[in-house]
Amino acid sequence: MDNTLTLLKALSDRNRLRIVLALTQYEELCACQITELLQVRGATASRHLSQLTGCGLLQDRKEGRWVWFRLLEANRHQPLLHWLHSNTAASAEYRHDKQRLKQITAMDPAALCRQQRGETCCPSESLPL
Amino acid sequence: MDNTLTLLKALSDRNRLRIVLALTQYEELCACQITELLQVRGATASRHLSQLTGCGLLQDRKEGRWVWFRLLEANRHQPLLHWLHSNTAASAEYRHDKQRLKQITAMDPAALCRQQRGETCCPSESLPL
DNA sequence: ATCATATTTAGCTAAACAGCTAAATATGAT
DNA sequence: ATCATATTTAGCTGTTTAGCTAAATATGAT
Repeated sequence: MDNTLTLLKALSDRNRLRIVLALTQYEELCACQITELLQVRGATASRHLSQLTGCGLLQDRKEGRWVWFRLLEANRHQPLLHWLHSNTAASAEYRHDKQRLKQITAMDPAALCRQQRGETCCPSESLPL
Repeated sequence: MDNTLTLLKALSDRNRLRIVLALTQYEELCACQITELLQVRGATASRHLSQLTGCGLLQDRKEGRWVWFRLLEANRHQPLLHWLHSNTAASAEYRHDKQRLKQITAMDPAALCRQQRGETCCPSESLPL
Protein backbone atom coordinates (compact mmCIF):
# COMPACT_ATOMS: atom_id res chain seq x y z
CA MET A 1 0.00 0.00 0.00
CA ASP A 2 2.94 2.30 0.63
CA ASN A 3 3.89 2.42 -3.04
CA THR A 4 0.36 3.29 -4.05
CA LEU A 5 0.21 5.99 -1.43
CA THR A 6 3.52 7.48 -2.48
CA LEU A 7 2.26 7.60 -6.03
CA LEU A 8 -1.03 9.22 -5.06
CA LYS A 9 0.80 11.81 -2.98
CA ALA A 10 3.04 12.57 -5.94
CA LEU A 11 0.02 13.16 -8.16
CA SER A 12 -1.95 15.18 -5.65
CA ASP A 13 -0.09 18.39 -6.26
CA ARG A 14 -1.23 20.75 -8.99
CA ASN A 15 2.20 21.37 -10.50
CA ARG A 16 3.24 17.73 -10.45
CA LEU A 17 -0.04 16.79 -12.06
CA ARG A 18 0.63 19.39 -14.76
CA ILE A 19 4.02 17.81 -15.39
CA VAL A 20 2.53 14.36 -15.84
CA LEU A 21 -0.19 15.65 -18.13
CA ALA A 22 2.39 17.53 -20.18
CA LEU A 23 4.29 14.29 -20.64
CA THR A 24 1.21 12.51 -21.90
CA GLN A 25 1.35 15.00 -24.79
CA TYR A 26 5.09 15.28 -25.39
CA GLU A 27 7.22 12.20 -25.29
CA GLU A 28 10.10 14.04 -23.70
CA LEU A 29 10.59 17.40 -22.01
CA CYS A 30 13.68 18.86 -20.42
CA ALA A 31 13.89 20.41 -16.96
CA CYS A 32 14.03 23.94 -18.29
CA GLN A 33 10.88 23.41 -20.36
CA ILE A 34 9.03 22.14 -17.30
CA THR A 35 10.34 25.09 -15.33
CA GLU A 36 9.01 27.43 -17.99
CA LEU A 37 5.63 25.71 -18.06
CA LEU A 38 5.11 25.87 -14.30
CA GLN A 39 6.58 29.35 -13.91
CA VAL A 40 8.53 28.40 -10.81
CA ARG A 41 12.23 28.41 -9.94
CA GLY A 42 14.39 25.72 -11.49
CA ALA A 43 15.08 24.30 -8.05
CA THR A 44 11.38 23.89 -7.40
CA ALA A 45 10.73 22.15 -10.70
CA SER A 46 13.71 19.91 -10.06
CA ARG A 47 12.31 18.75 -6.72
CA HIS A 48 8.96 17.93 -8.31
CA LEU A 49 10.63 16.00 -11.10
CA SER A 50 12.75 14.11 -8.62
CA GLN A 51 9.64 13.12 -6.68
CA LEU A 52 7.87 11.91 -9.81
CA THR A 53 10.91 9.94 -10.85
CA GLY A 54 11.32 8.49 -7.39
CA CYS A 55 7.82 7.04 -7.30
CA GLY A 56 8.29 5.30 -10.61
CA LEU A 57 6.25 7.53 -12.88
CA LEU A 58 9.04 9.23 -14.80
CA GLN A 59 12.46 8.30 -16.07
CA ASP A 60 15.24 10.71 -16.92
CA ARG A 61 18.01 10.82 -19.44
CA LYS A 62 21.01 13.09 -19.36
CA GLU A 63 22.22 14.77 -22.50
CA GLY A 64 25.08 17.13 -21.84
CA ARG A 65 23.88 19.83 -19.48
CA TRP A 66 20.26 19.03 -20.19
CA VAL A 67 18.14 16.40 -18.48
CA TRP A 68 15.18 14.99 -20.35
CA PHE A 69 12.19 13.45 -18.65
CA ARG A 70 9.52 11.11 -19.96
CA LEU A 71 6.84 8.81 -18.61
CA LEU A 72 8.33 5.50 -17.58
CA GLU A 73 7.38 2.99 -20.25
CA ALA A 74 5.84 -0.35 -19.48
CA ASN A 75 4.65 0.65 -16.07
CA ARG A 76 1.52 -0.82 -14.59
CA HIS A 77 0.02 2.61 -14.06
CA GLN A 78 -1.26 2.98 -17.58
CA PRO A 79 -4.90 2.72 -16.45
CA LEU A 80 -4.32 5.45 -13.90
CA LEU A 81 -2.71 7.74 -16.47
CA HIS A 82 -5.55 7.08 -18.84
CA TRP A 83 -8.12 7.96 -16.21
CA LEU A 84 -6.16 11.07 -15.30
CA HIS A 85 -6.03 12.28 -18.85
CA SER A 86 -9.68 11.67 -19.57
CA ASN A 87 -10.65 13.49 -16.38
CA THR A 88 -8.62 16.60 -17.05
CA ALA A 89 -8.34 17.01 -20.81
CA ALA A 90 -11.44 19.20 -20.98
CA SER A 91 -10.32 21.61 -18.27
CA ALA A 92 -9.29 25.16 -19.02
CA GLU A 93 -5.99 24.66 -17.24
CA TYR A 94 -5.11 21.62 -19.34
CA ARG A 95 -5.85 23.44 -22.55
CA HIS A 96 -3.92 26.49 -21.45
CA ASP A 97 -0.88 24.38 -20.68
CA LYS A 98 -1.26 22.59 -23.98
CA GLN A 99 -1.21 25.88 -25.82
CA ARG A 100 1.79 27.03 -23.82
CA LEU A 101 3.67 23.79 -24.45
CA LYS A 102 3.33 24.28 -28.16
CA GLN A 103 5.27 27.54 -27.85
CA ILE A 104 7.79 26.17 -25.37
CA THR A 105 8.67 23.10 -27.40
CA ALA A 106 8.97 25.17 -30.56
CA MET A 107 11.91 27.00 -29.03
CA ASP A 108 15.49 25.86 -28.84
CA PRO A 109 16.13 24.86 -25.19
CA ALA A 110 19.31 26.94 -25.16
CA ALA A 111 17.33 30.03 -26.10
CA LEU A 112 14.74 29.17 -23.48
CA CYS A 113 17.37 28.95 -20.75
CA ARG A 114 18.94 32.18 -21.93
CA GLN A 115 15.58 33.84 -21.64
CA GLN A 116 14.99 32.35 -18.21
CA ARG A 117 18.05 34.02 -16.78
CA GLY A 118 16.92 37.37 -18.10
CA GLU A 119 18.91 37.70 -21.30
CA THR A 120 16.00 38.60 -23.49
CA CYS A 121 18.15 40.25 -26.06
CA CYS A 122 16.12 39.10 -29.09
CA PRO A 123 12.44 39.99 -28.92
CA SER A 124 11.64 37.13 -31.28
CA GLU A 125 12.85 34.66 -28.68
CA SER A 126 10.64 35.75 -25.82
CA LEU A 127 7.50 33.80 -25.09
CA PRO A 128 4.20 35.46 -24.32
CA LEU A 129 2.58 34.39 -21.06
CA MET B 1 -8.57 19.93 -13.19
CA ASP B 2 -9.59 21.13 -9.75
CA ASN B 3 -12.03 18.26 -9.26
CA THR B 4 -9.41 15.70 -10.20
CA LEU B 5 -6.94 17.30 -7.86
CA THR B 6 -9.40 17.38 -4.97
CA LEU B 7 -10.08 13.72 -5.52
CA LEU B 8 -6.39 12.82 -5.66
CA LYS B 9 -5.74 14.77 -2.48
CA ALA B 10 -8.58 12.92 -0.79
CA LEU B 11 -7.05 9.59 -1.75
CA SER B 12 -3.48 10.50 -0.86
CA ASP B 13 -3.91 9.94 2.84
CA ARG B 14 -3.36 6.50 4.33
CA ASN B 15 -6.49 6.44 6.47
CA ARG B 16 -8.77 7.78 3.75
CA LEU B 17 -7.37 5.24 1.33
CA ARG B 18 -8.11 2.52 3.88
CA ILE B 19 -11.71 3.74 4.10
CA VAL B 20 -12.18 3.58 0.35
CA LEU B 21 -10.63 0.15 0.14
CA ALA B 22 -12.85 -1.08 2.97
CA LEU B 23 -15.86 0.12 1.01
CA THR B 24 -14.80 -1.83 -2.04
CA GLN B 25 -15.27 -4.90 0.13
CA TYR B 26 -18.34 -3.98 2.17
CA GLU B 27 -21.22 -2.26 0.47
CA GLU B 28 -21.96 -0.13 3.51
CA LEU B 29 -20.14 0.72 6.73
CA CYS B 30 -21.18 3.05 9.52
CA ALA B 31 -19.05 5.79 11.05
CA CYS B 32 -18.36 3.80 14.20
CA GLN B 33 -17.12 0.84 12.18
CA ILE B 34 -14.74 3.06 10.25
CA THR B 35 -13.60 4.61 13.52
CA GLU B 36 -12.88 1.16 14.87
CA LEU B 37 -11.00 0.12 11.75
CA LEU B 38 -8.74 3.18 11.72
CA GLN B 39 -8.25 3.28 15.48
CA VAL B 40 -8.66 7.03 15.64
CA ARG B 41 -11.13 9.28 17.45
CA GLY B 42 -14.63 9.49 16.07
CA ALA B 43 -14.11 13.15 15.24
CA THR B 44 -11.09 12.30 13.12
CA ALA B 45 -12.88 9.55 11.21
CA SER B 46 -15.81 11.90 10.68
CA ARG B 47 -13.60 14.52 9.07
CA HIS B 48 -12.09 11.96 6.72
CA LEU B 49 -15.52 10.68 5.76
CA SER B 50 -16.75 14.16 5.16
CA GLN B 51 -13.83 14.85 2.84
CA LEU B 52 -14.43 11.66 0.88
CA THR B 53 -18.12 12.48 0.56
CA GLY B 54 -17.34 16.05 -0.45
CA CYS B 55 -15.19 15.04 -3.38
CA GLY B 56 -17.86 12.75 -4.77
CA LEU B 57 -16.44 9.38 -3.83
CA LEU B 58 -18.83 8.43 -1.03
CA GLN B 59 -22.47 8.94 -0.26
CA ASP B 60 -24.03 8.75 3.18
CA ARG B 61 -27.38 7.66 4.54
CA LYS B 62 -28.74 8.41 7.96
CA GLU B 63 -30.50 5.73 9.94
CA GLY B 64 -31.39 6.92 13.42
CA ARG B 65 -28.24 7.83 15.26
CA TRP B 66 -26.10 5.93 12.81
CA VAL B 67 -24.72 7.19 9.52
CA TRP B 68 -23.90 4.67 6.84
CA PHE B 69 -21.38 5.30 4.09
CA ARG B 70 -20.90 3.64 0.73
CA LEU B 71 -19.11 4.27 -2.55
CA LEU B 72 -21.15 6.59 -4.72
CA GLU B 73 -22.72 4.47 -7.44
CA ALA B 74 -22.52 5.33 -11.10
CA ASN B 75 -19.56 7.58 -10.71
CA ARG B 76 -17.02 7.95 -13.46
CA HIS B 77 -14.21 6.96 -11.14
CA GLN B 78 -14.73 3.25 -11.51
CA PRO B 79 -11.47 2.82 -13.44
CA LEU B 80 -9.59 4.63 -10.70
CA LEU B 81 -11.12 2.47 -7.99
CA HIS B 82 -10.31 -0.62 -9.97
CA TRP B 83 -6.70 0.42 -10.37
CA LEU B 84 -6.52 1.28 -6.68
CA HIS B 85 -7.81 -2.07 -5.62
CA SER B 86 -5.57 -4.07 -7.91
CA ASN B 87 -2.56 -2.11 -6.71
CA THR B 88 -3.16 -2.62 -3.03
CA ALA B 89 -5.00 -5.91 -2.61
CA ALA B 90 -1.80 -7.86 -2.16
CA SER B 91 -0.38 -5.61 0.55
CA ALA B 92 -0.08 -6.70 4.15
CA GLU B 93 -2.02 -3.66 5.32
CA TYR B 94 -4.93 -4.39 3.02
CA ARG B 95 -5.15 -7.96 4.20
CA HIS B 96 -4.87 -6.98 7.82
CA ASP B 97 -7.73 -4.52 7.43
CA LYS B 98 -9.74 -7.14 5.59
CA GLN B 99 -9.33 -9.54 8.48
CA ARG B 100 -10.22 -6.83 10.96
CA LEU B 101 -13.31 -5.82 8.98
CA LYS B 102 -14.61 -9.34 9.17
CA GLN B 103 -14.67 -9.06 12.95
CA ILE B 104 -15.99 -5.52 13.01
CA THR B 105 -18.90 -6.19 10.69
CA ALA B 106 -19.79 -9.35 12.57
CA MET B 107 -20.61 -7.25 15.63
CA ASP B 108 -23.76 -5.30 16.33
CA PRO B 109 -22.91 -1.60 15.83
CA ALA B 110 -24.52 -0.78 19.18
CA ALA B 111 -22.19 -3.18 20.95
CA LEU B 112 -19.27 -1.75 19.00
CA CYS B 113 -20.09 1.79 20.13
CA ARG B 114 -20.56 0.60 23.71
CA GLN B 115 -17.13 -0.93 23.57
CA GLN B 116 -15.63 2.19 22.02
CA ARG B 117 -16.65 4.29 25.01
CA GLY B 118 -15.04 1.83 27.36
CA GLU B 119 -17.99 -0.21 28.55
CA THR B 120 -16.42 -3.56 27.89
CA CYS B 121 -18.65 -5.34 30.31
CA CYS B 122 -19.00 -8.53 28.26
CA PRO B 123 -15.68 -10.09 27.29
CA SER B 124 -17.32 -11.81 24.35
CA GLU B 125 -18.04 -8.43 22.82
CA SER B 126 -14.51 -7.07 22.79
CA LEU B 127 -12.51 -7.26 19.59
CA PRO B 128 -8.90 -8.35 19.53
CA LEU B 129 -6.50 -5.88 17.88
C1' DA C 1 42.68 24.69 -16.26
C1' DT C 2 39.09 28.10 -16.05
C1' DC C 3 34.65 29.91 -16.90
C1' DA C 4 29.76 29.66 -17.89
C1' DT C 5 25.60 27.39 -17.05
C1' DA C 6 21.81 23.58 -16.38
C1' DT C 7 20.44 20.99 -12.63
C1' DT C 8 20.36 19.37 -7.91
C1' DT C 9 20.77 19.72 -2.88
C1' DA C 10 20.48 22.15 1.63
C1' DG C 11 18.36 25.16 4.58
C1' DC C 12 14.56 28.43 5.56
C1' DT C 13 9.61 30.05 5.93
C1' DA C 14 4.74 30.12 5.47
C1' DA C 15 0.74 27.46 4.48
C1' DA C 16 -1.76 23.07 4.57
C1' DC C 17 -3.10 19.23 7.20
C1' DA C 18 -4.06 15.20 10.36
C1' DG C 19 -4.54 14.20 14.90
C1' DC C 20 -6.50 15.52 19.43
C1' DT C 21 -10.09 17.61 23.01
C1' DA C 22 -14.16 20.04 23.90
C1' DA C 23 -18.41 21.76 22.52
C1' DA C 24 -22.42 21.54 19.49
C1' DT C 25 -25.99 18.94 16.97
C1' DA C 26 -29.34 15.41 16.20
C1' DT C 27 -31.80 11.44 17.28
C1' DG C 28 -33.81 7.52 20.15
C1' DA C 29 -35.21 6.07 24.77
C1' DT C 30 -37.31 6.96 29.43
C1' DA D 1 -39.27 17.19 28.67
C1' DT D 2 -34.99 15.04 29.90
C1' DC D 3 -31.23 12.03 29.31
C1' DA D 4 -28.00 9.19 26.71
C1' DT D 5 -25.33 8.79 22.74
C1' DA D 6 -23.61 8.77 17.60
C1' DT D 7 -21.81 12.15 14.77
C1' DT D 8 -20.16 16.67 13.43
C1' DT D 9 -17.92 21.14 14.07
C1' DA D 10 -14.54 24.37 16.21
C1' DG D 11 -10.26 25.34 17.93
C1' DC D 12 -5.47 23.88 19.06
C1' DT D 13 -0.88 21.64 18.11
C1' DG D 14 2.83 19.31 15.86
C1' DT D 15 4.21 17.64 11.31
C1' DT D 16 4.55 17.81 6.47
C1' DT D 17 5.28 20.29 2.37
C1' DA D 18 5.81 23.64 -1.56
C1' DG D 19 7.93 27.65 -2.51
C1' DC D 20 12.15 30.48 -2.15
C1' DT D 21 17.53 31.65 -1.99
C1' DA D 22 22.11 30.18 -1.78
C1' DA D 23 25.45 26.80 -2.36
C1' DA D 24 27.02 22.56 -4.56
C1' DT D 25 27.53 19.52 -8.61
C1' DA D 26 28.30 18.37 -13.33
C1' DT D 27 29.13 19.27 -17.95
C1' DG D 28 30.38 21.94 -22.31
C1' DA D 29 33.09 25.79 -24.14
C1' DT D 30 37.34 28.73 -24.26
